[in-house]
Amino acid sequence: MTNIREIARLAGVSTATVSRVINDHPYVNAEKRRKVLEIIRQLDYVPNSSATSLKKGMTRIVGVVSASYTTSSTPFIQAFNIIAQQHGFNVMLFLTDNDCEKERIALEMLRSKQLDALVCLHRANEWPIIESYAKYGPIVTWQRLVSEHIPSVFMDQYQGYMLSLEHLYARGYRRILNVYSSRGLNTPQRIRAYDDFAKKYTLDDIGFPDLHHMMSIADGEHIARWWIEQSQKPEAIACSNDDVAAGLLTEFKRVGVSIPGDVAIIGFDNNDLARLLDLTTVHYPSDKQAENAFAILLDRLGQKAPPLHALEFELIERRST
Amino acid sequence: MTNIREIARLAGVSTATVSRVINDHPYVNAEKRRKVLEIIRQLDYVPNSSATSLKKGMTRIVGVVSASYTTSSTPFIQAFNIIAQQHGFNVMLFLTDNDCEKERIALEMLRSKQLDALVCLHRANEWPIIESYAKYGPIVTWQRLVSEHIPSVFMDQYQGYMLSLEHLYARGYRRILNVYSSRGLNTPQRIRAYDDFAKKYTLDDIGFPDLHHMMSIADGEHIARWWIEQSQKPEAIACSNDDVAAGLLTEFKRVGVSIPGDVAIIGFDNNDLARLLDLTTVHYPSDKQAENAFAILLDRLGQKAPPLHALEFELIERRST
DNA sequence: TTGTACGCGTTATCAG
DNA sequence: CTGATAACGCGTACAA
Repeated sequence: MTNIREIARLAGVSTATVSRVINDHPYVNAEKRRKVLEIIRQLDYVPNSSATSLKKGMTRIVGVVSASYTTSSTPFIQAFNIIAQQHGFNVMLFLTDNDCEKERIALEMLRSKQLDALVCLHRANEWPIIESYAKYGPIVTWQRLVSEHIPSVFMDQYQGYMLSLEHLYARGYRRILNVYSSRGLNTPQRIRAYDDFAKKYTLDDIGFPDLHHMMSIADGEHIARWWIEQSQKPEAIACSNDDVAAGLLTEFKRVGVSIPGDVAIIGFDNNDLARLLDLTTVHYPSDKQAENAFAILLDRLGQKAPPLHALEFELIERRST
Repeated sequence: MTNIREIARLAGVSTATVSRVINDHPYVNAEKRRKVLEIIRQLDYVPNSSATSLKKGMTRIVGVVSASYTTSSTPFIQAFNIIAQQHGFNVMLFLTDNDCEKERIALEMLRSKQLDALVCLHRANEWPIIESYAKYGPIVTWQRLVSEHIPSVFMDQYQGYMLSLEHLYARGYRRILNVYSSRGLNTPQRIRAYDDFAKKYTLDDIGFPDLHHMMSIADGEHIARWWIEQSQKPEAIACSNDDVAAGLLTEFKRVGVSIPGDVAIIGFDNNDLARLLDLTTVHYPSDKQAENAFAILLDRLGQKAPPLHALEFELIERRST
């Protein structure tokens, strides 16, 4: 095993000098520096990073906790990876599958100092448990959360959903079916948005059921079949996300229901599927959220952080409304 | 900072005893063990993992190098994550975007012992460069490669593509357009498969161009527009992957070309998109490939590894042929 | 500008 | 069964 002492011995200097050369300190004789670099090259030496981490008390690794790869989480993770790399941090990804124990692994690695910080896209454990880990290192979340220990980069979906509803109204749709998700605390915001929307335009309560816990393509397909059986049909369906909207759209097309002729569909997220299927949807800048998350972590680690982005929703009008 | 010495002092024992308790060694007096555990609990102590890694010469972190998240790489990465976690290893993901420098980061972390091993889905650097890192730790790849230093878990796409072509033939299609990708070394296998196929059934060379470097949805859309302009149209299109097939299918549907009435489409990979769009395609077990990759790494790390899976292609017949 | 010596926190050997 | 103590490899006061 070739270590710093070996290099020092061969170069005829002390380990301190070798260390200084490695870390680009000034005040090293040019000739000695050359000699040291020469030996390092000859022996193909690299500092052992466990030793460096131990000494510095930092690993420059940030953990990312996510339930799985979804069409909405992937862009966030990707953007986070890139910004972290630019700042010399590496990313360790934890797929928890919503399993508390797997999430604990990441939390425990923060505690044992294998991770400098953590960003939590979807949590499995209760917030108080996660908060109790904040004392071991900065944690930031993507979900809606108000906490003094855990900052969040969430966006209030009230605005985004309202954008979606206003679009439907402008297009002439009045009998709207809401399809809600269940993740995090977004659903209440959306319900509030619809209530305000219905009040603003004095829409009667038509008695459509509120559909909850809908988040997959398969869920969308089910709703399409449900729609077909109804006598009183909604004119438009506002979906919790693009996957549900995609399932809806493709199932409708299978059985010959025309979109948007017979019924309009609007999604949420603006993921790849929405682009592919020409779905009208609501876009939000998850890449900027990721960069904000990283900036916050960097700041809490006591390093100079880039400024935060402002975050805004945007309606993407395509051919399903 | 609470460390092992602190615990030892407070429990009135030596650091050696504390270490023994932590690592579940036998031969520790029950009473002392109890006392030590009590202090550990009180002080909320955890061993510093950098110190442990330094001492043990192992981090139990495995790097995964991938160009980006694609519909084909994601299932592999996910499966690899799961199997690694089951064996007490953590995974660090490197998104290289096909940038040699970014790939180097991962390679260098193997060299500096921050990583115990590496699996390389898509490489950016030339193979000789990657091979030169094999001396620092086990590396295994997903791509086709014959090397004594870097084992591979690739599957010979000759068989998979032949399965695809035989299916088209059985369905009565004769005028087949091949759409090739460019990743790795799979394309030559596919070309060989088509040559053998054409020879077996004595198909004339119809003079369709060989399309290369096609791998995205947008590529598929382009090909669809190309198809429409031709006077001599192919009856079936065999695609390099499901994304191309999906672009083809959706663009055809937009302009009213009937699938499979006017032209048949077959994909490759069996990803989520293929399921959604009812694409006939070829499935291969990337999850088993991932588990094999991990097993090989484990074996090379001198640990007991699970047996390797046999790998087989499978034709998934849906509604696009 | 350089070297000595110590500390980072842990594990393992070895003598008792 | 237990405790000193020597590594592991690096960075850095401090003294020179």
